[in-house]
Parts: sequence; structure tokens; C-alpha cells
Amino acid sequence: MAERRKFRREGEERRRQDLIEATLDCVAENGIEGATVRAIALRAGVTAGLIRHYFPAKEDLLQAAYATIVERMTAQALASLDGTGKTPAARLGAFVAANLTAPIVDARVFSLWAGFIGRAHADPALSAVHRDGYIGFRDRLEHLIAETFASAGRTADAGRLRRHAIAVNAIIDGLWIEGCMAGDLFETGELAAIGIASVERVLGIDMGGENA
Amino acid sequence: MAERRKFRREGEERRRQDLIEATLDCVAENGIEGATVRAIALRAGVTAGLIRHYFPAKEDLLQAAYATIVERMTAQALASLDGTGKTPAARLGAFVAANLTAPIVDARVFSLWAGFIGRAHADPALSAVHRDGYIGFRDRLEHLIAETFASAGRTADAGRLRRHAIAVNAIIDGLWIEGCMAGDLFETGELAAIGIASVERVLGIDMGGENA
DNA sequence: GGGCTTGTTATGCAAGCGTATAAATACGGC
DNA sequence: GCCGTATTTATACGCTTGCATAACAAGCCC
Repeated sequence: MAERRKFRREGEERRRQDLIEATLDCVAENGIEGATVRAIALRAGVTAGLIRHYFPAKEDLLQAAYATIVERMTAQALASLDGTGKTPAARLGAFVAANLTAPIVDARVFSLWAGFIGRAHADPALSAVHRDGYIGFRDRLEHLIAETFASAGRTADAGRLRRHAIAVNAIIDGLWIEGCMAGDLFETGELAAIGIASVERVLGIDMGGENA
Repeated sequence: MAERRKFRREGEERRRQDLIEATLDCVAENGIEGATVRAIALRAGVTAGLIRHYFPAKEDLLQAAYATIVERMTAQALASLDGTGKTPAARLGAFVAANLTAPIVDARVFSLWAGFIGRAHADPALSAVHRDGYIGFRDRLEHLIAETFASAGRTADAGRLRRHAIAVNAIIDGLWIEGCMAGDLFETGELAAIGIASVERVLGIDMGGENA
């Protein structure tokens, strides 16, 4: 009668990570409103009360979860740059392609993104997390474009470089959303091909695409 | 003591529209989770119970509200095509510019879009409304591009035309999002200029932009 | 191996949610 | 001017939510 549940004491960082992962699962499956304290706890295999032991309030958990997903996406994108010995143009091309292929183009990731974005307007902290991610991404893009131009012997003033980064960022974002929301409307690799071709034309460079 | 509240009987369509408008206000201000039955009723100036007299369930109201906003955005975009006597290229340019300027680039509209998108994954009906809007928009774009090509004496097979529409749609979407979320990072008209220049380069046409 | 710390569970609470239902009232037809 | 009807209000119910608190036990220290 009334047997108390057994449990293990996990390391602090491990538990925090588990809770964040459970939160992401919940948001991805049922939207942000599906991420209730009880649902998260159930998925993490703990009881609801424990959450408050690691996060002062639910909002803090959501924030941490969003920061995690932003960070993860960024890392995956940057990983595509790891190949050494490539030309700057090839690196830029790989970067664009990576952002338009699985696992970055993924319904689950989009579900997370959308869920958090919807909440960002009401929550300045989430909004800040997002803006940091956006600016970081665009800066990285601008850097890649600058390198590509330099290696091609082309010059571009700061303003032009900035506008190029904005445009390329828009192409990636727009195609990413299209792919995530309506992946079934595109063939494998089609979005990446369109993205590369578009970026080539916008920047007036050759990244080895087939100019689809 | 216990004075019952006075009220007026409004026409059915008028009440429905008021409730939808109130719903949009709530979603825009506090996200979709801020759109509770009571909050909506308060803003519409009625009591909560009335909502169920016009909509079987809250979900039906949300659906109607989303359909309304999608329809409204589409109408605004199409209105930019109304000018007669323009060349197809100029019409396409006007269309792109309109989608990258107020009132379409607007934090409130984006807030609505994001709120509903976040819920779309959990609600197939909302998802269907969105997809219809997306495909309709892309088709319109493809049509404009085809006209522009035709008037320039260029030919393009169906596949190429489709890919062009996908790319231009991505540019518009991506820049739209950037503008809505971080409008303060851009000067007035900058996004429209970048959009037009990018579309010109991607399509290889001249729409009268300054090729920023 | 006994005691202490603290990670963890269990239980409870007040508030808010969507929905149901009955009473009241505005207003067109006569 | 009254009646009937359908719009609108009022009230309540059952459920879920986030959060608080007290009891408990796991694992480290000595």
C-alpha cells in the first residue's frame, strides 16, 4: 500500500539536460502548449515537483530548451564547414547546402522553432535568445561571403557585404521553412540545388552548382 | 443589486466578425495562449458563453481567425498588382516590394502568423489552411514570372519556372521574416530594395531596381 | 554503518481553462 | 402592446495548470 517510488540521484548537469530534452520532445510533438510541467516530468521519468528543483519556474526551463535548440542548429550548420582545404566558394556552398538538407531541414526542428517563435513576442528573454542566434548566423554568412569575394579578387564595401548577407540569409531561411513545412512538395536535394543556384546568381559567383 | 448586464442583439455576421477580430487582437498581443475564451469575450465586449453560440468550440473560432488573416494578407499583396498598364516586370517588382513593406511587414501580423504556425503542427485543419495559402501565393508568383519572361521574349520550361517561383518565394518569405522580427536593424525601404535586387539577379531580369 | 545533506517524491492548493446549461432580455411579428 | 423566439447573460462544473510544501530516501562523510 502506497509504495513510494524508487529513484536514483543523478548528477545535476545530467538531470538538467534530461529535463531540457524532455521539454524539446514535448514541444515538438504537441506544440508549446503540450509542454506542461507534468508532461515534461513524465517523459523525463521523474515527478513534476523535481522540475522546480532545477529551474525556478517553467519559463526558465523553456528558455534553456530554446537556447539548446538554437545552439544545436548552429553547431550542425558550422559542422559543414569543417572540411579543410576547400576553397571559400566551396565552403559557402557546403554551408548553404547543409542548411537546406536533413537534419537541419526537419519537421521536428521546425515545430520547435515555430513553437518558440510564437512565444517570443510575449517573452523578451526568448526574443533575445532568438536575435542573438540570428545575428550570429548572419555574421557567419557575411564572413563566408567576404572570404569568397576576396579569393576571387573581388572587392565589396561593408554596406554591400551586409546586404549580400541579408539576402543570402533570407534565401536560406525561406527555403528552410518551405522544406520543413511542405517537404513532400520537393524532391530530395531539390531545395539545396535551388538554394545554391540562387546564391550563386545573387552573389555573381560560382560555387560549383549546376545552375538549376 | 445583481443588475443584469444590458446588451444589444447584433446581426449574426457582425458578431462573428467581431469575435474573430477580438481573437486576432488577443493572439497578436499575448500569443496564442493568450487567446482564452474569456479574454476574447472581454475584448469583444460580450460574455464568454456567447462564443459557443457562434462557434461550436474554441478551435473553430481559431480556425476562422486564421483563415481571415491569411485571406487578408493575400488580398493586400494582390492589391499591389492593381495598377494597370504596367509591364509584367514592373508588376512583379511591385509585388515583391509590397510584400516587403508595411503593412505586410508588420510585427503584429508576424505575431499572428507565428502564433498560428506554432499550433499548425498539432492541428491538421490549421495546417491545411496554411498550405492552401502557401500554394496559392507561389502559383501567383509563378504566373508573374512567366508573364515577365514572355514579355522579354525568354522561354522557360515548367520545371525551371517552378524552381524560380520557389526561389523568389523564399526570398520574399525570408526577408519578410527578417523585417518583421528585427525591423529596427533595417532602414526604411532597405528590405524591399534588397528583395528586388535579389529577384532581378536570380531571374536575370530588370525590374527597374537599382541593383543594390 | 550511523548520521546529514539534499535530490526526489507525494500531496495539496488556488487559479484559470473550455464547456455545459438555465435563466433573462431584446426585438420582430402580429 | 404583447408574445415568442433566439440572442445573450449568468453561473457552475470538472479538469488541468503552475507552484508550494512536507515527507522521504539515496548516497557521501566519518
